[in-house]
Amino acid sequence: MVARVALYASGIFPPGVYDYEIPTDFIETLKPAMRVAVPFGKSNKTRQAFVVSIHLESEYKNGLKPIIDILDDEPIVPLHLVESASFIAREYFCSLTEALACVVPQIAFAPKKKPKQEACYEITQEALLTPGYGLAKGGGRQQAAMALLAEAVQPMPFSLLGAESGISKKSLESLEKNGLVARSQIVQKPKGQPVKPHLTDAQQKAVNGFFEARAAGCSEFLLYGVTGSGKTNVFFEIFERIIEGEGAQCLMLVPEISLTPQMVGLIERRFGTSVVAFHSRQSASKRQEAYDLAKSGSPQVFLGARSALFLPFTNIGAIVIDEEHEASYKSSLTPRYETGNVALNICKLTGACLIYSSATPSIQTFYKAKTGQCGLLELPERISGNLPEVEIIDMRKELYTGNRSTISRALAAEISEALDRKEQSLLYLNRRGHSTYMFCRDCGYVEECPNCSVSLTLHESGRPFLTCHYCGFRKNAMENCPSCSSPRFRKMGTGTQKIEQDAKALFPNARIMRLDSDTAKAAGSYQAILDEFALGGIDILVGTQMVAKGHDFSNVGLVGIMLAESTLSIPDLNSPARAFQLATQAAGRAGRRGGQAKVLMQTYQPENSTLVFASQHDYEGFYAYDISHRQSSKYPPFTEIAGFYIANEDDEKCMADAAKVHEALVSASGKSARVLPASPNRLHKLKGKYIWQVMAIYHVPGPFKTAALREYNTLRAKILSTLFVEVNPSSLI
DNA sequence: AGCACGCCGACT
DNA sequence: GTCGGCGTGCTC
Repeated sequence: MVARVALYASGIFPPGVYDYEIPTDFIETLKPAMRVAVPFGKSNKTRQAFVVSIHLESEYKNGLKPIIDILDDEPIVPLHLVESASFIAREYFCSLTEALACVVPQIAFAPKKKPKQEACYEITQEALLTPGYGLAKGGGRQQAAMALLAEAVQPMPFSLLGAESGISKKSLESLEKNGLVARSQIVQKPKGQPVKPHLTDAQQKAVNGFFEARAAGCSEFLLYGVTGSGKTNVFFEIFERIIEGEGAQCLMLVPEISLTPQMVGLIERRFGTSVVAFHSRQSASKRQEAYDLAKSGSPQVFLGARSALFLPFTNIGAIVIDEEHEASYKSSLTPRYETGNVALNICKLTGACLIYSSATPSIQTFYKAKTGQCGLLELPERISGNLPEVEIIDMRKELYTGNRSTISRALAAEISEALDRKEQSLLYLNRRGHSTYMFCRDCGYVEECPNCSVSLTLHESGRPFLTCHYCGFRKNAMENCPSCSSPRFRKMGTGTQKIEQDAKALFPNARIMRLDSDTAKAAGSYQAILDEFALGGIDILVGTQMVAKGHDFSNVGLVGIMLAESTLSIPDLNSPARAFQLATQAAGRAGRRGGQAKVLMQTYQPENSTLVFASQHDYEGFYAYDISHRQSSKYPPFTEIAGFYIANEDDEKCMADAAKVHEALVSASGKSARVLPASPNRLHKLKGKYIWQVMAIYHVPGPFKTAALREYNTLRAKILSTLFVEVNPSSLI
């Protein structure tokens, strides 16, 4: 027997996996995910290693060394995580050790410190139901202790119990022997009163639909409900039934950590318990706590960003991916895994259920639901009132008729009415800064970033400066053209600062604030501005996607979507879906609690199909329109695309390496994929590095991925340029 | 990651 | 003549 191991040294997995012979007396006990000691290198120095898998034979023919020792009694992480690592390596083009580094956390290797928590006690069910708690003779102290435990909402530590009742450790142990009290390892946080909202018929139907389909063997669902339809309450109900009915763990994933605090609040109120939050920017002790609770199998809700997927759950029952369409569910570091796909794999391995939740599902996920690959749970209506009416404003006409402001006359009139009604307005634009570029009307010069192939954005809060939104480069803004000194050096393109300026000019008495990553930079100011808006201290809030997502404002009577086509200007397969999602999310902020709210969508492309569908709240119409284009062009989800990216400071070398990558992929893939020639990335230069790309398109992933993976990993070691892969890339051009 | 091997400069 | 610089390249 042979064990395949990854070495583990100073907190990392060095590249490469190695086979070792398992001595016969270890064969019974050794399992994957255990640590072992192995001899390594010419010196045969003993090293720590992690067992990835166990095989009958090895392909390595130069003789295997034997494992010296097994370092664990049991696997240090659940096996599904090790399986997930090899899944990620296969699926997203990385080495097994890279995938392990992302899936198996450092904490797993930390020397096992005994949890210093003292034993807690709780009353057993039998004792609770027996008169006098089943105490033989009524020793006053035992009586008192039992009474305390019967009242307690959570297990009590001995120190507390002893102090309150005077019971001795000895008597308590004898009570334990008689089955009247039980030791409980899990210290539960104070339990408040759960606040269960009444479910609407549609919500109840979705919950029932879930459990019925699950009983019939379905394990993947899309919860599709318009903004404000109460999707959260549906999966909270599902969580509760899984936790209480089956004693299993539930995981809820949110797209951004900035959304966790408010979700923590929601969950704690709903369940009356504290929720375990987990994300990468959390303190080590909090992470350890979440890690231990996941491993202990404690049935409760876990909340986190995508990395929470790799908590060592031993008892997972359901995973929810909230706002499933969000781009942040795709990792931006190698391996660039897709959270949904990895979660699905974990569910298949553990028997848990996966629920995607969105008002505007990704095309891929909705396609799955439409074709019956996953169950569809629908919430077609808002809980309170109707969806807001959306009016498209043709900004070309504004220009013709002489209005050069970023705010159309119709929008200005609506804002003014909203102000009169003491209602709030939200103006949404997906671009920060004042102007997107500076342009010389005499010589055509545009200020560009020296490190990236983009124009510099003008910022006008305080002293005007030009900055690059990709690399952070910054320089002072000039009055005249730096190239020809012409004074006709103009600010072009619109950002949030300009909208704020125009709004202030039109409504000098209104309280106007801006919320984008510039104003949110100061610690706490993000939440402070949102709180201020929620409390009514702001009349008009100008903001980026930051304000369009997930927030619940009750007094918003008007939403203005500025330059609704801005996302569409990037000619990419995914642009329409992004534009639709943003417009829908922004419109969804209007009038979430009764009252007839209005949405004005300003655009220079009023006939654009995506915007028209968005204005009609017609997701399915948009889906049909988009999917037909994908089908005829043979794009995902009808195919899969792998983008290979080559980056180098030297464009010549970059191009040469890209050609090598192309050649290698063509010969490796044979007929299993169509490999397009190397081409410069849409952002040819980024942070001082040139980027070239090679796209591979295939119908059946298996053969191409197997062939390309090996080629890719050898190429990556050979080539000087850095190389990375993105499966189903967010940008295709 | 670690450790060897390897081919060029300043010391006992 | 040797000690040692850290550049490639393996390690089951």
